[in-house]
Amino acid sequence: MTKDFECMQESYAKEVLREKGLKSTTQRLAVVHILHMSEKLLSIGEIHGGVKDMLGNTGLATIYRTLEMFEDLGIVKRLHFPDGGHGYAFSQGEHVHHMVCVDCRGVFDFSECPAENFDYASVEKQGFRVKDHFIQLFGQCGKCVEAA
Amino acid sequence: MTKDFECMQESYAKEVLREKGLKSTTQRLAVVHILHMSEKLLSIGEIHGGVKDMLGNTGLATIYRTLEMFEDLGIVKRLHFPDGGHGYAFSQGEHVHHMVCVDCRGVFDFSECPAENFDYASVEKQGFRVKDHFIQLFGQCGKCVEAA
DNA sequence: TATTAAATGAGAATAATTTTCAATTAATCC
DNA sequence: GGATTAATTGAAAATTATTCTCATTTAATA
Ligand SMILES: [Mn+2]
Ligand SMILES: [Mn+2]
Ligand SMILES: [Zn+2]
Ligand SMILES: [Zn+2]
Repeated sequence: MTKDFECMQESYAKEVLREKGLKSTTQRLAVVHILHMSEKLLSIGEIHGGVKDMLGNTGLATIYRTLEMFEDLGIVKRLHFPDGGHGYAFSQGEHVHHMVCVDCRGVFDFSECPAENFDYASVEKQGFRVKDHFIQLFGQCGKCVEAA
Repeated sequence: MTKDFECMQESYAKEVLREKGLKSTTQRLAVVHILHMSEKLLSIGEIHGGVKDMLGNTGLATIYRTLEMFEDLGIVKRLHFPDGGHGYAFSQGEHVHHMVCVDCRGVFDFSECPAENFDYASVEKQGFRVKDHFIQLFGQCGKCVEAA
């Protein structure tokens, strides 16, 4: 019994995993599925819950291991909430940024980089070399604006 | 015995606290002191250690309480490391951003906003309202560039 | 289908954070 | 300076989050 359908995100993940000699386990693919289906950022617990719904019992450690690995592979992005918590979003490797709704944790990504034409040189004092940046926008999504 | 000297950060903190009807306790002022003396981001544990060096035994819960409160008051900023950890930096309420050295956790702040002239409208689809942004630059500080 | 290195699950072990409550203290008023 | 009082602290317990270990399972490969 082979699956006759496979979403883009799933095949992308499998490809990345194969390239690195890593296995495409059911658990890992379930994490991809849960994440790419979600409109909002998911916590570790929510992802674990989702995977358990799909597969039955699944070790929480596996979820931790998978998410850390996916983050290294650029498959997921870990975002930060003002309250200190974290949420995960699927992210296909490209350089994208995220808008996060602080009310419902909804997330939308966009590829335009807000720091696009910022002159890093102006800020690289004392020899500091900027290698990367992390940008996250906060606000309210359409629904939560109305509801407010 | 009154202190005959008080740094700007300390008086700033005391002012903010008074305005909100909060007490300027020795512990809170020690946290301000530790933070503004530091060239690098400090973890909760490091802050706790520093405060203990200054005051003798101090409850860890107080450090947590203080940092959370300071963050709400805009007195400190909590930054995120790629490895998942967090570091705190003193921050005087103004809108600043931080460059973080991933090697030594050194931090430099700058006021120019990388997203200065970004057109948020272009990204405010489906009624999303951007209220705030979080930007953090990663790289290596001068010393760590040389050492590498 | 057999082989095998990689991955998982269960639970123990750590680490991080929050809660509770009696004791202490900073601010205020005399 | 001393009394008053609400805010704050410390200590320990309670939660919650994360990592580790190791015996068992499984995906990939031939
Ligand atoms: Mn974080
Ligand atoms: Mn800015
Ligand atoms: Zn929302
Ligand atoms: Zn450095």
